[in-house]
Formats: sequence, C-alpha cells, structure tokens
Amino acid sequence: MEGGQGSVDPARLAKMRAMAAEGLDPYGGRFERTAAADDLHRAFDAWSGRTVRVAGRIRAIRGHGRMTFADLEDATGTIQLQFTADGLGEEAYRRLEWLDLGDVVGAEGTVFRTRAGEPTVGVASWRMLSKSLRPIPSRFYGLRDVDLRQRQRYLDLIANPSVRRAFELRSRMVARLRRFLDQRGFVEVETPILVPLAGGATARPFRTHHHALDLDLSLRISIELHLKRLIVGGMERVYEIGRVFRNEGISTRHNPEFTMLELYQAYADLRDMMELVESMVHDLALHLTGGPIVDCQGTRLDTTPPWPRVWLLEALEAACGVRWLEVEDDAEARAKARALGVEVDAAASRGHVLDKLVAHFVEPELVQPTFLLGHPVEISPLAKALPDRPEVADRFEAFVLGRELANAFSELNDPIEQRRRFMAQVEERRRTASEEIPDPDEDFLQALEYGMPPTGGLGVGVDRLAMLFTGATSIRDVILFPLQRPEPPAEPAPEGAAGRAGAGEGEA
RNA sequence: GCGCGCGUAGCUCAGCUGGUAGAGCAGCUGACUCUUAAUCAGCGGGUCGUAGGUUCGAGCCCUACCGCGCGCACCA
Repeated sequence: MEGGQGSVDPARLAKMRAMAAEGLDPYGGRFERTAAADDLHRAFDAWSGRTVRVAGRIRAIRGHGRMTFADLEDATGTIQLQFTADGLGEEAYRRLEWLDLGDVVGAEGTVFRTRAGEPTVGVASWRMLSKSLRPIPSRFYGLRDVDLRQRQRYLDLIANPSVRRAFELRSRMVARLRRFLDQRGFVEVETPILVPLAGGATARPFRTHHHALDLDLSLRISIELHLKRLIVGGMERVYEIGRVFRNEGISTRHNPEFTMLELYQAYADLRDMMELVESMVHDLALHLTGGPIVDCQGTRLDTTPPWPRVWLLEALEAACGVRWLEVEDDAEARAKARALGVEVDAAASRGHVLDKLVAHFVEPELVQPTFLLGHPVEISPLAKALPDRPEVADRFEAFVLGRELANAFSELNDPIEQRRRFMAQVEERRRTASEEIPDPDEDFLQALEYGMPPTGGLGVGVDRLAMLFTGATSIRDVILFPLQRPEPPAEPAPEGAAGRAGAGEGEA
C-alpha cells in the first residue's frame, strides 16, 4: 500500500457518522476566533481569567478519565485545551470520544495556568470544524519520505514546522524584492507565457496547441524579448517575476518550471546592473537575516557591496591554461576540453565547450558573492560587445556558493548586429543539431528596428535566491509542488464504497 | 538518458551467513481530574514496491519492471 494512499480510517468514519446521527455537523462553518495560540503565551497575563475562542488542529490528546488535555495547533503555535466532565457536563464530555488527532476544532473557554504552569484554555464548549478521516503523520517522527513530502506537501507542512518557515521566508523575500524594485521606479508587468516562438535563451521548450486558432505554441523559456519590446515602447524600467519553463532534466538545482526575475532599465548598462544586484541582495539580507551575512549550509556569505569582479577569460586561463580567443573552431575546443579531462559531446560547439570549461574550472571557486564578467559574444547572442573588444560581451554572471544567481548584460540594441547574431545561431544549430537554439524572432527584430534605447538587463533565478536565504540544498525545498511523476495506481474513491454500497452508481 | 542506492505496519525504523516478520509512536478496549512524547493493563494491525526465477524453504540471492533519492549529462 502506498504510504498515505490507503483508504480512510473506518474508526474515524464511524465517529464522523455518529456525530452526524446526533445532528452535529462534523464539517462546521465559520468560527470567530478571539485569539491565536501564540497570543495566549505571549500575553498570558492580559488573557488570564478571560474567555477566549481558539481554533486549530488537534495535535495531541492526553486522557485522564474524567479530564482530558489536548494540544491545539494553529498557524501561530500550540495552545493546550483542558476538558473536564465537571465543566462540560457528562453528555458533552462523552462526545470527546469523537475526537481524534488531526481533527480541526473550535473551542471556547477560560484562560488559566495549570499546576505545571502551562497556559491553557479550560473548555466550556467546543465544536468539530472538520473531522479528519485519515491519520496525520506522527508529531515526533515527522514525515521523512522525500517523495511523499512533496506529493502531499500539506502533510509535510503539518509534520515539519521548518517547511512552513522556509516557504514563509521565500514569500517575504519576493515581497521585499518587489518593494526594492518599486522604490527604484520599476514597473511590474506581465507578459505572455504561451508564445509562438520561445526565445531569449537556449533551452528546449514545452510545446502545446491552441485549438480555436489551430496554432502551435510553446511555453516561454525566458521573459527577455517581451520586456525589451516594452523598453522600445518607452517603459523605461520594467520587471516581471514569473514562471518560465524548460523541457530539460530535473536535479537538485533544476525544476522544469521555475521562477525568474527579469528587469530592464533604459539608458543604463552593465555597471548599473552590477550595482543593482549587489544592492538588491544586500537589501534582502538585511531584511531577512538582520545583517549583511547570510549563513548558508555552514558557509558565511558576505553580501556587502561591492562584490569582487573576475574576468572570465583570465580566470579560465589561470585555472586551466586555455587561451580561449586563440581556439580556432569547434573541433579544437573539444580537443582542448578532452585533454583537460572534461567530457564534451561529439557535436559540441565552441561556445558549449566554453560553458563546460568555465563550469568545471572557474565556477566552483566562486563561493562568496562574485561577478564573473566578459563572456565571449558567441555565447551571448543578446548582449552588446565591449567597444574595444568585439569578441567579448559586456556581460556578467553573479555567483554565490559556486552557483549562478544572476545573469546580466548591456543589451544589444543594434538591429543589424542582432540579426547577424541570430543567423550565427541558426548556423550553430545546423552544425550541432542542437534542439535548444530557437529560431530568430522576426517580430523582436522589427521592434529593435524602431529603436531601443541603450539598456541594462538582468535575470535572477528566484528559486535559487530562495535556496540561498533558506539554506536549502535542493530546489525542491523551495518549490511547494515540484514536478513529479503521477502516482501509478489509480485509487478507488475512498469511503465511497461503504457509503454507496447497494445504492448503485446513480447520482442526483 | 547513464551509473549508484533505497522501497518492510498509518508514521519513524529494526530484521544476522536464506528457516515463514518485530519495536516505538499512532489505532482499538479498559483504568485514571493538572497532563504536556502522560502513565498502567490488554488487543488488533503486513500481498516485506510489482512480476518472474533459484531453493526443500526468499523480506534476505538473481532478472525485469515501477517509484523515489543521489551523482553524471542538459541547464538557471
């Protein structure tokens, strides 16, 4: 039997029906609370002796004959309830036999301290708000099965308090991110996810189809080309925080759908983007951790600007001796990589090999926040070249803990050069049979031809940023419902069998 | 896609060189009016991921498949 996938617990079902038979709704409605669990601990003196209404999930029951204690958990914490036969009356006390771990109840009573000093609600009346028909995970052993934790995230949230804290932190981080950008005059926009042509990055897209228009569509792999159209249109500072989709492998750092922040600032360049990233991450650190230091997986990361700048081609030469601009063609690039013990695909292009070499020799060294800059133009088709070095792009990637956190460049706004770059990509695709290189986006080229101001652009992996601040080792720890294969066995409708037995399949 | 590992009760886990499955918690029954991982007495609970194979005998060995994790590859 798959964990958590069995049918409902017959004993709980029987209790639920017994309640209903006595005219008590096991799935109650609105319940007005006057305090949260945490209030009663923090402000006990103010509450002591007063009547309070609390609601939440039952996490523990301790029966003592004619008196019963229970722990009630809400979003803020846990408060103890005390039920006594003397206080409730025999009839109401007897109804406690319907109560199970995991039930959601509302209770009203008087706040007091037990002999042991525990703030407690002495219950005068209580109501079932939702009868739990399945056992919830053990409070003390938690839920460890990684698959189940993601498949049934609600159980993970119930069993493992740190999970909720991590997602709340992510929420605060994104809220702060928006605030930071709004204060700098950026306008948040939403652009299409369903697109005829998925461009702005190299990745295999997901394909889909619109029936009414009989139109093949893809899910976007980046936000870039739409946001730049807005820059052309005179929106000088725009950003979008949204989902992008790449039809690629899954790993501790990759989910097929993930959240990107992309922003574009007219009349700015790479220098402005560096300052922006530094300030933004520093700002997040101050607000989320209270200081500039982020402790991530045992490493103290100092986000204080300015971050070190490392020139990519120089770092590569220092690390493995390859003078990249002297590499003639794809074949020589592959040979050099293999000579250094780096495996590359037989059809790999120069640019692809460079990515591999940098990932292998340079990136792991970039632990503290660092800018790696000056990528070759050949792997930066949307970036402006340096004025004095046409083969080097005015581009950086920001790294932390050896992981790429951001990617930025001075945007290429020359439509003729942009078209040339797209054509070079088409040529590379033809050479390498790559499925990741998109077709040239003619509509985007047309926009550039109307004139795009010089612009600085930036992309940030929001999930990875969340990993940094939560200390997560897997991207799945910061995505509530990461992509998973569906459960194989179709489960029959739980409880339906008992409820409808003999009644046929007729539906009202 | 390739490699390695894992899959045993609702949950967390044991299970020896192969001899027919265990604990704690949860559940059920009973006792108990200040407990808080309550305590005490008793009870039930398993197609050992699935399907084959080897063997007198398989949770354990072999094969395939399914699922998950990790690493590699792809990428952010």
